[in-house]
Amino acid sequence: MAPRLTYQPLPRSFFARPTLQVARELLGKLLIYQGKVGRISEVEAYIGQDDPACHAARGQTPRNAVMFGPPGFSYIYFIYGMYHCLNMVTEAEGFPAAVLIRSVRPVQGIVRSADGPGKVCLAYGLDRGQSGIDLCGGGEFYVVDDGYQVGAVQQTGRIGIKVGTEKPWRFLLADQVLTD
DNA sequence: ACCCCGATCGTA
DNA sequence: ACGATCGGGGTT
Repeated sequence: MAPRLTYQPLPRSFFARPTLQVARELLGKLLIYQGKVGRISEVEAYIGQDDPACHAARGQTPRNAVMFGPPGFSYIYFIYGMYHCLNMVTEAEGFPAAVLIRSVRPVQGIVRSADGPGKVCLAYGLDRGQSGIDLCGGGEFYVVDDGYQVGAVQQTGRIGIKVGTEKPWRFLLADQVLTD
């Protein structure tokens, strides 16, 4: 069969699934925004109102509203007075959940390192202005499967939070450089 | 109106 | 180990 010359964005059906499955399968995919390309190498899942670390744990607010919306949308929030974090909304509309993109390996057009959620947004130039964008809508912000086969996947507790650390909802490529 | 603190990061 | 830096959201 002829080689594919272009790759289609991941469809909404990819994101409209259990968050842990989406998180694990996002590893190795290419994150593309305005021509910048990186391979996702570390993610974390934040799942529903029963997850104390999830922004939706205490209900819907203006900030987290996109998490309650349909899957396949970006959710970007401002944190620590100077950083932004990128998430991708998962599950069915009405169920608040998302996958945090913690690290990306530069592939093309990315100059800074992107090993950390704040650095991912710095590397791509993402901020709240890109929150609520449809990643499956045919725009310049999307995710693709280029056929890359991930090796071993490591699963650990989530980091950087004070509650819900016991849930093993962090996934990373096993050859990812571990900093903690 | 006020206050606390966070899904971080760079430096010490 | 700690400071920078500020918006969100709960409380008064």
